[in-house]
Amino acid sequence: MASEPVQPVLRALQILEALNQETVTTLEKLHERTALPKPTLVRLLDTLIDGGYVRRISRTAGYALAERVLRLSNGFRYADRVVDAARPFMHALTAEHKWPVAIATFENNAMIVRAGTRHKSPFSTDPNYLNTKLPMLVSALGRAYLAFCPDDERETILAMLRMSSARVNATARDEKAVARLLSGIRKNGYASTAPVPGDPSMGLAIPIMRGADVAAAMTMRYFGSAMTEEEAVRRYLAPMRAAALAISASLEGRE
Amino acid sequence: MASEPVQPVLRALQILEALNQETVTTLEKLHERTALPKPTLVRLLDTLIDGGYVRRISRTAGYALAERVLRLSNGFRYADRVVDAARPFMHALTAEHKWPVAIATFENNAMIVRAGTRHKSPFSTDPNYLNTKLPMLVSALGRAYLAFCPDDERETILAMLRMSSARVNATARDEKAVARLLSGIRKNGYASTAPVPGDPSMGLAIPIMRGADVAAAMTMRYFGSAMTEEEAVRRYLAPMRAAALAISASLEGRE
DNA sequence: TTGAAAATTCCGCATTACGGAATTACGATC
DNA sequence: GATCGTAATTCCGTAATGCGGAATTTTCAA
Repeated sequence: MASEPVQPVLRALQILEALNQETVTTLEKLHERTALPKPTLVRLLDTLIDGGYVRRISRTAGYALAERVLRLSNGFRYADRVVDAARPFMHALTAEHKWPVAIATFENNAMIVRAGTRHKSPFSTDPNYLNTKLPMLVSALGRAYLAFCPDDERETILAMLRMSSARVNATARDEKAVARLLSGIRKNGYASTAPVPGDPSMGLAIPIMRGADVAAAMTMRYFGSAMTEEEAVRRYLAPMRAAALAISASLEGRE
Repeated sequence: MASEPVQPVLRALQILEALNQETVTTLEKLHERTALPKPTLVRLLDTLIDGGYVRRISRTAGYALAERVLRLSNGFRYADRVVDAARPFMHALTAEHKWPVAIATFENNAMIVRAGTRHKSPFSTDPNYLNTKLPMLVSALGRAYLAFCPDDERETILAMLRMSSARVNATARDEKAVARLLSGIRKNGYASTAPVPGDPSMGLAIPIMRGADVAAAMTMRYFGSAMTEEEAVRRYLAPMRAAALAISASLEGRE
């Protein structure tokens, strides 16, 4: 934020929020709620009406929202809320344990990395994965998602992966191996990255649940050369689980 | 709209709409979608970030919506959509049949008149009822709602009305009479206003359904002195029903 | 009718939004 | 790891426009 924010924009949004409080709002009430001068309110309301976001009911009754306001947030999906809610907990994990943490959501038969604490960690384990796709069966995040999602969802996803021509999804065709992998993950309660020769970076991933669904998966990245998987699990699994639970809880509170 | 709309406000809202198209959007893409100059985009995006509506993912990945956008429309309820959808149909009805038409939604044990074509009708049958409460058992709108809503909802509402001390709800305590009234309405497919001696204005009301629920009720107002109820029904019931069906359909299309 | 209260419009001033040009940051390629 | 090309961001002089107190209009109650 180099320069000052554009005042009329924030004021107009403030007015929209105020209008969301009730079905129809008088100018007087908006004046109370926003502390903006009435001429200013009228000017901005006229603008919002011009844009189709607000409707003037009558001089005395006041103003109300119009259908177009739905366009301002209908693209904001549940997955986004999980990511938002997870942020502070991820920072706390990295602050305490140093290793970077990341969160990914399922989209289009792959995991998309939605946020991470890479820049807050002293260890730069990875390139910037933000917004990149990770394969379901190779990445810790994908494995955690698959292992803990409902059975029918898993069947659907695996069927899609089997038809996929991408090399990273080839393992899907070995159904026995996949079943073994996933049931092992469920038993342990966490998933690990498929090791790549020459690359010491590893992930320890768990699901963030929403009822029976997996809302997202969260991973902690560490160097396999710095500690064994067992060591990582012993140190970090419990705090990660606590964070995942807290994230789920904070979401339920807001729904 | 006396003067010009406030430009930066509409531009910022345009940006928010563009951001709703996908999870994360690059500056370049926003530039294409909105045709705004990039410096302007950055300035407005910074403002939106300052307000908490947008988050900057990274220099290269771009920008994404933040949770706060939900506040811009979470007060816009389904009832508002029905009213918005109904508007053109109500105007068409009044244009063809001249009498004013109004729509009301159920709120707080009463019907609230949400919109009407009073000003477009040559007959001014009523004062401006906009945004006023109408009693459930006396008004045609209230009766239409009660008669066609699901049984358990009706039981709840009637129980509340029975406990009400308002005189207009007193009839609720005569359960037999209420049952007779409502089943008559269901049989006929429309509700009428309870006649008031000396007041010739009448309403002919039908429900606008949403599945098994009543989303709203719509009434046509006419002078009882100009025609009998039978005459009004014969002339207007069919077109009103057609409008109500069209409104329901146009809503389903948008959901 | 009259009067009071609330909504809206007016309008001159000062601020601020504007966007082309310059700069910086990034990541790809050798 | 140096260089280059591209895309994002900041700068900054200018013009436009948002601002809000005062004046006006509308509405409703008595």
